[in-house]
Amino acid sequence: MGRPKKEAEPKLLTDVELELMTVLWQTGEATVRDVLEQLPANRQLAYTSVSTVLRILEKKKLVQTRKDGKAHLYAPAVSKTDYESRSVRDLVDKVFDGTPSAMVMRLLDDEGMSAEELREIQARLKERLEP
Amino acid sequence: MGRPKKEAEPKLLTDVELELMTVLWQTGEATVRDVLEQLPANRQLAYTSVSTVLRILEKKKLVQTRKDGKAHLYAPAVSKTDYESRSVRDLVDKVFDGTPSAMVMRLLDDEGMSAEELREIQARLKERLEP
DNA sequence: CATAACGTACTAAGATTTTAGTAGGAGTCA
DNA sequence: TGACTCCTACTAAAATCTTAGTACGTTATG
Repeated sequence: MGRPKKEAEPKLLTDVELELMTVLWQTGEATVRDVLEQLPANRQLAYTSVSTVLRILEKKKLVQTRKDGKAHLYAPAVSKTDYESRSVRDLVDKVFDGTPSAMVMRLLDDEGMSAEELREIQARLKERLEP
Repeated sequence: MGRPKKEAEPKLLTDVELELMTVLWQTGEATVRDVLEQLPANRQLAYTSVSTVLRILEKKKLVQTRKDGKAHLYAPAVSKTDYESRSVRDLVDKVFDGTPSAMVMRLLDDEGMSAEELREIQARLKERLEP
């Protein structure tokens, strides 16, 4: 029999896939044309390319599809939050030796955040430490 | 004449490149064989594959080489810290809309850190807020 | 109804990444 | 010196990713 099939390790999105998913996360549900139009202005991609990638995402179960007249409507099948978690964990594993706090330290040391952002983080930290 | 050549935008490492760089960051300087041997036990890769990838890294100026008898010694030409910064920034841009604190929030909410790690972060935050 | 407009499915070319084989040079040792 | 070992450089196959063209069906329009 062999062991049960392993939930097909959900890989990270490729670059184009992520670009299109980003649009879908903002929009919720969109046609090929919608997605194409909402891509950043500098990003040009053929209609059929968008269509192809959306079909790839569908095959990978990352988007859901339903028919709307002659066109298809695509919607995310995984939440942005889930994907955030997975992509961060992946980077932590690959670059920060599996230690999330090392990554936070790097972000803090890199001075990319405003005092306001820092205080926001501080507040959340407090919540986590004194529940 | 055209504009001056653009410092060749330092791309992120590919997966294998990162694996080998990780060894070099730990080791400092190593031969092909050293790198091969220090790869995780489950990771098997041919000697020539390691050699090839190291040569690729050299061409990309990510490692420095010097001759040691008949073999080459490879050493990182970019610091781990630099690469940490670049890879984090890349993910922040692609997934967190360019907002580093959003990424930190995700890490905090994902409960992957011990109280100790959290307090470490808290301390560093305090430093950043009250310099 | 004819035809133009729009949409999907299929196909594939090109680019990049990963992997490793082969050839040949240089050092080693019986 | 001749066989053996170990190394690098070159080459390329295989896999994955990106992009878009072509064919064909369906809906809209004169």
